[in-house]
Amino acid sequence: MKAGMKRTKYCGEVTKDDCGKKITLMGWVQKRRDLGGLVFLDLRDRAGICQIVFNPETDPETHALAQKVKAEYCIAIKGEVVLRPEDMRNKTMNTGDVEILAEEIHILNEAKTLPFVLSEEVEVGEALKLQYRYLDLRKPGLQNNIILRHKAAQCVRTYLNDAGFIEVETPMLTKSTPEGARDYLVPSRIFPGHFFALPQSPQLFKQLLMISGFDRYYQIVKCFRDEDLRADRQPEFTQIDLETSFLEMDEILDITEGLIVDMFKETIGVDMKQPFLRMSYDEAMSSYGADKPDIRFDMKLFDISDIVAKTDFGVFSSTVANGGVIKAMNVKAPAELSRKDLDSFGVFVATFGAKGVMWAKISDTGWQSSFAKFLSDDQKKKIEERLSIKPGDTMLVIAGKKEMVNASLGALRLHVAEKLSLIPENTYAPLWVIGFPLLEWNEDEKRFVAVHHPFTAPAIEDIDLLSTDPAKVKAQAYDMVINGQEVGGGSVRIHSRDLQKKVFDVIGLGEEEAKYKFGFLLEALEYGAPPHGGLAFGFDRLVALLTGAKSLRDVIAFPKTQKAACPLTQAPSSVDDAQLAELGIKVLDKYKN
RNA sequence: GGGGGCGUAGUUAAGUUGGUUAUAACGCCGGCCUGUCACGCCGGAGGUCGCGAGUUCGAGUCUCGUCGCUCCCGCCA
Repeated sequence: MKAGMKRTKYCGEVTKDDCGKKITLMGWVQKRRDLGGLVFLDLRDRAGICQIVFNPETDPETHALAQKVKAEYCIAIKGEVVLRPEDMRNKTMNTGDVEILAEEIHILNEAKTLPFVLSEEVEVGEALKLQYRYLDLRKPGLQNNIILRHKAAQCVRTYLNDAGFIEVETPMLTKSTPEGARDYLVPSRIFPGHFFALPQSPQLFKQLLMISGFDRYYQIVKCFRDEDLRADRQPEFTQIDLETSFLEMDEILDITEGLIVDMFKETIGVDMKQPFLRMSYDEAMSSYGADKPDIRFDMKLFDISDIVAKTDFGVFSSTVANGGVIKAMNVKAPAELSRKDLDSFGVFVATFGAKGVMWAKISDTGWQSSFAKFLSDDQKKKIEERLSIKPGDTMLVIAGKKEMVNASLGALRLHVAEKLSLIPENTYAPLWVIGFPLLEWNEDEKRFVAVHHPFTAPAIEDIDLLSTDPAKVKAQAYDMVINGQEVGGGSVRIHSRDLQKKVFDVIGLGEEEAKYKFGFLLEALEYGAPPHGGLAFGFDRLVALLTGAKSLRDVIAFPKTQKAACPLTQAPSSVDDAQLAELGIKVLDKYKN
């Protein structure tokens, strides 16, 4: 680069007000349009795109150089900002009223032909995009997602700083914890055969910070879980983690929902109404078949077991007799469901274990349905009333075990809504789900496991139930849900050693084991631990909501594939035997290369 | 661990019932072009049909296996 050359402006920020000024831009060539005489270059940087004109009459040497430039060359240009001729203005470009009359061009670096075209229109294969992530990240769409992510993080810091929170870092090399997800392990060289674990969350450390008296802690922090991935799950992801002392649940909810309201306002200008709706877990499960209901649209689930229990229709009567349920939802007219659609729903729910989807189309002339003949007029009328069915509506029904019915009908609700475009766009429907059970029975392990995590406080009035009927104990836990996505969750924690021990007992964590795994926490609770509680948001998921990204990959600079690999760096990779020897590790032969 | 979808030129896709030299667009290379902005016009190069077996006179197409990407179930306190 020519000595002393300095960028004076971003491409995307050149405006009419700059006309007459000499400016210097540096960026990448988006496009060259060579008319033989005149050459136009679209120059791009992180702020946007600006058109540069090269006229052979201005400077033949500069013009000749511009003809050599190709897509994605990194260049610097110097020239005068001029207003474009009246009929040559580009209304679709932010900088479309002006252009730069180039006087100098410097090729800072040439570029090979890219492995794919940088266009928002062309969908390139995921593996290739990730292999050349640094090129894919040049696309304005992806780049803007990352920039918005930065703004969202700034919001978090501003809001929490103002609310008196202190940012504290916690260790990445820590102790493997049972309960919960599979850990990513890191071998210790100094203690061969021993391993650190990367944190699934800073849970225990933030509780210790409360015991230390920091009172309000937060951290924007990486967490790691070695489980199979989904579009909304990456093996390493970022949490907005926070914890407070001396606050009750309502106060924690107030503070944290204020954070989300601020974030949506500051980043995308969306106003969310406060306070957020609070829905019980039981209501969420029964009406939406999910603990993360999407309440942007209605189409609730209704239990009709009581109405149809006594019919000659075997599917209904035997389901109820065997302790199952029959639930239905009403797809309101004018939504049209073809026979093909209805058949496809059966395939859709099969993966959730449902035998099939029954349906009834209700019109002025009556019910069209495989089971209508088994129902009395009175039963039909009761169903119509419960589901607010009007002529033209279609009812979908699934029968079976309660959990399976909720899972399949809840998923079908989302599937149908998507298919029929019943979900309003650019709408954000936040709510709190509260009143989760503290424990659930795990059939595989034949023991109770914590629904949230084992440090969650039970509802005070349920503490006695711990020893008599653990399944009935409610937790002081809460999840924030936006548009059917769980974006955050937390709880009031146990701050008494005795209660903590009791919960460990109930989940079958013996004294010895508890001491080995969590002894440090149990002991810490004995030194004046304050009442405390907190929450963690899934930052990536929040940014995905803010940007409308369909996958978390689109809001993470360097994400992993669904198999948790990185095509860019080729991680994970094998390592030298010497490196392994130092760690006291031997790889099984079947895994070598 | 299980189920679905995809894999053809650098990229995105088409490719019929298994049958001649595997198409198109964009990109790339060469030429022309002074108001383009999806610039235009003329010409050209470019293929391990993911990989490996099998069936067949003959496989991009059928079968089996395998790898990769993706969506979902299980899993993810």
